[in-house]
Amino acid sequence: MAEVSTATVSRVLNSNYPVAASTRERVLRAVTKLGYAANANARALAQSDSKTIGIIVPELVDPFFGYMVRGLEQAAQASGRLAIIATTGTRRDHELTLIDRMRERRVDAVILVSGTRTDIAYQRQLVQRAEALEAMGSRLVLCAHPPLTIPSPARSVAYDNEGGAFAVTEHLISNGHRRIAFVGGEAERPTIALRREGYLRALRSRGIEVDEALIRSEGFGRDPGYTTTRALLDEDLGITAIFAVNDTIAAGVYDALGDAGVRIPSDMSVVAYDDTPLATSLSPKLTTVHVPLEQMGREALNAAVAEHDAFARTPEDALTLGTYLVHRESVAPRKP
Amino acid sequence: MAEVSTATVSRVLNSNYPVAASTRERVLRAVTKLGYAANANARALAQSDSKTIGIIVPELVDPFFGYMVRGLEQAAQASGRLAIIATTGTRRDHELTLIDRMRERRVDAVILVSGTRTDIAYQRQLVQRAEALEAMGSRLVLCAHPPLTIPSPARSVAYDNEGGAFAVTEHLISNGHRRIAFVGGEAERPTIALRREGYLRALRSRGIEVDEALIRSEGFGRDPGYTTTRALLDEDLGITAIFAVNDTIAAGVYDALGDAGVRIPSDMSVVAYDDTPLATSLSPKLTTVHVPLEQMGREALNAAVAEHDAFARTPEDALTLGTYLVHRESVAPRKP
DNA sequence: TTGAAAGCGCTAACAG
DNA sequence: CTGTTAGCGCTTTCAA
Repeated sequence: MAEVSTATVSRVLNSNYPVAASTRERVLRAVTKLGYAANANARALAQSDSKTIGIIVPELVDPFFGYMVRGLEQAAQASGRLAIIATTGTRRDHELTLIDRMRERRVDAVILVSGTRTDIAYQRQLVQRAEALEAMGSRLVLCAHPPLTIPSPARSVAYDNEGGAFAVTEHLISNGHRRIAFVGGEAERPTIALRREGYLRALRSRGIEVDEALIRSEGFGRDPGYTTTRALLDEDLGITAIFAVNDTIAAGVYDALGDAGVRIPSDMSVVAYDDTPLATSLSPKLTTVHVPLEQMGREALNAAVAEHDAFARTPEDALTLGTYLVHRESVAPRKP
Repeated sequence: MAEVSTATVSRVLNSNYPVAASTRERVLRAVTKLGYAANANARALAQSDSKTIGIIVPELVDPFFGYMVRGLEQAAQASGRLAIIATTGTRRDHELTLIDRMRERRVDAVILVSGTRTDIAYQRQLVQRAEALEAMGSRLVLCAHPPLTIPSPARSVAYDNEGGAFAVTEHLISNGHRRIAFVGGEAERPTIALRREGYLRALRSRGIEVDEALIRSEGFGRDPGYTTTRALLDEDLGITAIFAVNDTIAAGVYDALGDAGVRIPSDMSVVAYDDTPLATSLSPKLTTVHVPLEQMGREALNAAVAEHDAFARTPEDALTLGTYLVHRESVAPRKP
């Protein structure tokens, strides 16, 4: 229609080569008139570059993952890429299959958000995928994912789980608290394990005896937070503060405390982790550890597409983002 | 490596043609040994079928959209497709560009979730995209989207905004309430407009005079809900119930009522819309209109990929899902 | 049951 | 500055 060769059309569409203004005009006119849209599959085939990244995430309806994916997706768009997003839901080991399906698509990188399995056999599977991706010029990026303990070409972007837990526990101790309960979910999850580490380190660094009776792990979610707190209260352990391992559990803690007539923060201080919107919607507002979720997403995308080797390191020195404590209304000094 | 032609490999991988068991074995063995992953771009090019759907959504970190996308994405995976998900964020008219980018990718369908612009010029743009997609065997599906007022090949999956608003208002009236405030956001948004319609119809059907002073639209979100409620209270309008146009606004209403010492539901009944998790996390638990978000997502995917013409209708008779009222704790009979 | 070969729609040398 | 042509890696007749 523009009376030029397909090569010329390609050149004006990609504007990567000189084309006479008049020709360009004609082509562009034809393009709009025809509603022509270049076939991205053919393009990807010809230049082996799909301008697509793959994101694998456990769940979307959860602000923790939601914010990360938001950072990821926005950064992807900003880099001229579109994101294929797949959730694993409950079938967490569906991850491997999804990585393979994305590799078929020749994505520029696949970003695996917050995996949960850590056993060696699984890690090996992951490393194999990372190598396969690497072999075709793509890449595996682990985002908020437990670090791999075996060498692999995967890049990794994480945040300081242990440090935040240390800081928030320390804050409680500074406020005179000694009997601090740790209400965690599924102890085997690496995230939880690290947060417990931080909690323990803070206690020890202040010479406070660790009482295993105060450390619970009944599972994630609001309900477990509720029942655990009820149990804690019933057992009359003399606790004056509670460290909930995330904001959602803290909501359950709040519920239980409310039902039992225990006031926050005067009778009981409560702290948590993640700083999701829930933290400010609770009353009193929750003192919690802020995790730079969106930023982490952006960094992960950067790690995914950055050419330079700033990320090509061993798993141990993965990029780790700092966390910080957000002081709100749920902590008070221990009553004398 | 398996000493067969590429044609044979294709046949075993797609198992769409008889292949000798022994040959199949050999091929499969080679595939795993090599970590071979068929190039989906080449496949899409050859059979013009990408096994991909495109989803365009304003936002991911919002349970309203989150649940819809979850339904959509899960259904996509179940149908053997992967989802390209793109958010528009604040640049809502970025939608058109995104549709084009997805058309380039030859997605099986693009699903546009909850658009906000309704002007005719924009609708025409949309229809043009719908036709372009149609022309290449793809399809545009509108999900929870304002209906198009001009003919187009776009399919549409919606829910009963007006009916739910009618039901919830009616519920308030049955409880003796007459002075019912409507706390809405951005009046021009089609969703809000429909909910207001339902509210008005319920009032009229019971012969209750509509007082414009009770109808507010200060914007979305918790803060607008708060300030609007404060204003309503200050003006001493004699209201005994508040219809918040969604759960988030209701949370702001709760905050304001709490601060003013007004008890829910004894002093003031509160109802809302959407039935997001927020509804049960508020205290007292919120009576609200349930919207089948996930189901709507699944239906939209079905509309996107279903061959049969069950959806090929005029915009007016788009598939519309019912909503229903969830009775919880925020409504009480008006005090005598 | 298998192989050869012609595309699918693009991009990237290479000529002109 | 523009056209010709050879792939990119698959699927799909058509033969054998």
